Amino acid sequence: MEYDFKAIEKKWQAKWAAEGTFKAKEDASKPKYYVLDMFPYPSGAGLHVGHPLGYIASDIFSRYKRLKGFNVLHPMGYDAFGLPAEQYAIQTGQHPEKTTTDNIARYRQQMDRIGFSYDWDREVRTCDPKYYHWTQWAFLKMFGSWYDTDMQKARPIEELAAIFEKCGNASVKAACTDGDSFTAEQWKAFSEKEKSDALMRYRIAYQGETSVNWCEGLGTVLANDEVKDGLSVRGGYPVEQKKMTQWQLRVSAYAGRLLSSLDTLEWTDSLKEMQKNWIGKSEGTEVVFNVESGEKTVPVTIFTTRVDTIFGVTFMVLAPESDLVAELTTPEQKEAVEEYIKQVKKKTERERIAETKSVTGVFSGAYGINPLTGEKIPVWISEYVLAGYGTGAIMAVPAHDSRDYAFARKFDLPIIPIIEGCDVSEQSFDAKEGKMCNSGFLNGLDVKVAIETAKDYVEEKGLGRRKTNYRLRDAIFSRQRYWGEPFPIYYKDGIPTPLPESELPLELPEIESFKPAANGEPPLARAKDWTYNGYPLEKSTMPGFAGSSAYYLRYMDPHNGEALVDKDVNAYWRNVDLYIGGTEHATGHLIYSRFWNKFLFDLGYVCEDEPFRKLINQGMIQGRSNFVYRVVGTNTFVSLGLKDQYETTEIHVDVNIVYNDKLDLEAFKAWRPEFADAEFILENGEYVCGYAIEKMSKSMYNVVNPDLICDTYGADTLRLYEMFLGPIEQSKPWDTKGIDGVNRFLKKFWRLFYDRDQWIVSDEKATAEELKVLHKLIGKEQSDIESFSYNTTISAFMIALNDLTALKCTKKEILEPMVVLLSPFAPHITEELWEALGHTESVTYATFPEYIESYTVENTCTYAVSFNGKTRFTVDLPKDMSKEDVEAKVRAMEQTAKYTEGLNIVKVIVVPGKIVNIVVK
RNA sequence: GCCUUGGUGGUGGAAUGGUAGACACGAGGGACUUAAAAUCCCUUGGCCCGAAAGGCUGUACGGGUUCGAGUCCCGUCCGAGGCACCA
Repeated sequence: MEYDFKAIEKKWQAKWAAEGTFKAKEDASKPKYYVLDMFPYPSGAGLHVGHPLGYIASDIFSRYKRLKGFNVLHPMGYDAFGLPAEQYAIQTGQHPEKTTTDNIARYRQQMDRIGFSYDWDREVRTCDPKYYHWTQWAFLKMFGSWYDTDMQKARPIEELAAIFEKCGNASVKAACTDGDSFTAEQWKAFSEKEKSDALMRYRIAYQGETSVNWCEGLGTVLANDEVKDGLSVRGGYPVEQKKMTQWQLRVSAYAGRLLSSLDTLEWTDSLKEMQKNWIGKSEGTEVVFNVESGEKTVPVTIFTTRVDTIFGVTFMVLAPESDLVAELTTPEQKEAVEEYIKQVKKKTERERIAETKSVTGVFSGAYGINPLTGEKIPVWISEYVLAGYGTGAIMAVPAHDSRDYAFARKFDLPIIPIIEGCDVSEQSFDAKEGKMCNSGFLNGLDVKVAIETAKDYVEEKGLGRRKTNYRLRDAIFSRQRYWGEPFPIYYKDGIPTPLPESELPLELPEIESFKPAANGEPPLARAKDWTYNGYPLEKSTMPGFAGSSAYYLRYMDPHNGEALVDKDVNAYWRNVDLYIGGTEHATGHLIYSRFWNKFLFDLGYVCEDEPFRKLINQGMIQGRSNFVYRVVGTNTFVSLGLKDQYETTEIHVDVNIVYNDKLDLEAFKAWRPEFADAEFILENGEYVCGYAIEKMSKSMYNVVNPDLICDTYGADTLRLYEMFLGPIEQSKPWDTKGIDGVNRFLKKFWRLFYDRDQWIVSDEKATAEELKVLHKLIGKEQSDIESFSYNTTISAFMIALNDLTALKCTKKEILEPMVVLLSPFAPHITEELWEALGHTESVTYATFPEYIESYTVENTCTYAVSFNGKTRFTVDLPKDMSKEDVEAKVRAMEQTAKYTEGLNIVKVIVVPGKIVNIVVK
């Protein structure tokens, strides 16, 4: 019987589905392990060979953990709301639900072929009302909460209202939007609308005016992480800054916690670093400058991390969008300022980025007074100061800040150095080093000391206070789209009012066209009777990250109609132990999810503070494109090695008709009608193609479909090959050459069991040498899998196979454990062999083989060399090293011992598996 | 500019500070076969000598630490990813 992967894979996939082999159930008698993939957005193109990389890795780990006795939760679902389906709908009229369902069916089909061990009963789709019920529910909870910065947690909004009732808002320490303070009496006298507005400033999900990324091309606002280089990530349309009233999530309230608890996570340093940068903590000082504009004096608060440089301040700058601009501009400067503001507004985000180096600005006419020196300094307006960060106003120290320096040079403002010996004739001196000068009481201090001294001074004199700022902004939460979760909010006499929880889910209404409505309103304005109790419902929908922020919780209890997740169920599964996905979500999904989880944690709905304990970023699979070279003006194609002798054009050729860079000539002729009569100039009888590493995309003809690999080599080969390609974290091109290697391995493995039709496994007792091969493999697999080094594990299998073949070993005692060891990687072939070995239950329920103690000892060599009880060297020797080799090794170290310590080795005591003790004199 | 990574044969890639290049691909040679496929065996970093054994050199570059460095430290060059007027 030959290895017939087609029949085997079909048989076992059907069996797994029929028997529910991978169903997960809460089971207190077993430790749990939760392995999660980032669920895919089901796009129309289907899966290519790059998508399953992470899924295969996580599947191997899940299967491995099951063998190790864990109760594994390994679910899959779909991030099904999103722009592409809606844009497709606008173009074709096809309902996004239809497109999405079709795409999901296709994805499922493709995934099923690869033999994943998902518990499909737990599948979630973010666009399913039963699912988005809980997305809407979470939003209501956020709407109904505020963030107490003293307690550092979210609290119900009713408690805040009670505080207002008693003592107004002056003493409340909360994360909130700026606004007026009011007393208890004023609060009581507020109208309904005024009360609503006041509370809105504190809610965690709130409505507020803010500068947003408006994308005209998509007709919607976008979050910061949905914009890159001034263009929308989806679609690549230009994005501009615009002030609009939008729903927002007060993510910034959690900035401190999001930053500090990063330390508790097993994530890569680079990913943590990205999140740190995105959160952008900076500790500085707010200082109040009185600004004189004509007759009036206005206090202006600025933020700086370098108060120590306050004696070097020569001007101040306001952001163009700052409210202070209108207030401070003098009548003489009014025209110039307005013209400047107009210019700034006209620019798109992209243009602003492109012009980063050009310096613009205008004088406001006002003068600020340096609170330490009493000196009068001009107040300018420039776009290099951002309204959204700090206070939107800065003190400028051109001698020690490069941006201020450029500005001062352009507008000819004074530059006063305040650090001894620094040269500011060409550029500013930004480093925090040196001794202070020209700085009154700070003179002579080291810069680092001066920073603290100045902070203390400012606080003591009541000129300002220490302040920590974060770059992390609140997330814009509404989108002017159709294909998303509707907000469970209606407007009662203009007051945003939450829908009762009993009304959830608020289902997306049917509409005839998905285009924005006539007056620029979102598509939901087209819905008939989009009201609640006669009041209008909110017309925007939630963004893509809404549905993906808590999906890992829903998998725990996907059919619960009463709660997002049952408390006991949550207490069992807790959080995700291993999360595998791409790095592109570093500043989006992974921040929002952590925020969302922390919020639910505060309210006691979940038991863990962090959602994803360990995270692995799988690399991208890049395309490997092939080229043919057409001789200009002919239909003749010249092979790579000879192309320099001709004038040629390079043409992408479908990689599926190229094998090991050799072109299949007949397939090429059949590929395109215009190539039907192509002629070739060959080298050594073959046509060699050129290649390049590019993104995998249709237009480069370098897309490899996993189905095709499953057809020709089988799913087990695909799985092994994707893992054999290299470390999971690394990006690498897909290159089908080499796949034969792992395919050969499987065929050879099969032949350990079958010689043609003959079952050749014997019950003979294994020899020590044979056991050694097995135990070497067990050790290697155990340590490598835990560190996700799958490529070396597979190598270890190949070595073991070669060894066993050389030993002509076909003994059950060896082969049976090997089947178990291989099963996470190649589940289908191993199931078949497991059955042939006489087992009736799936190999999934097998137990990971253990070392036999005697072999463990004999094969483990972790040596340290110690002199007089003090460890001097550690030497690790291969586990399979023979005793003679070990002794030779130790003899070599004798030289070392003599040289470094002047000692002579008297006796070497080698205790396998223990520390080597060397007796010296 | 800042942060994070990485640089090893023809290729993908192995090497807790301890025999660099495991394993695989490709390539070359051979066996089986009328032939091909499949399968199996041998060689395969470079250079030198040789019948064999062997020797020298070699992990981007330049220094350093160490008995010993692909690995640790400093500097330089190049690649990848992220952030970018964040005061």
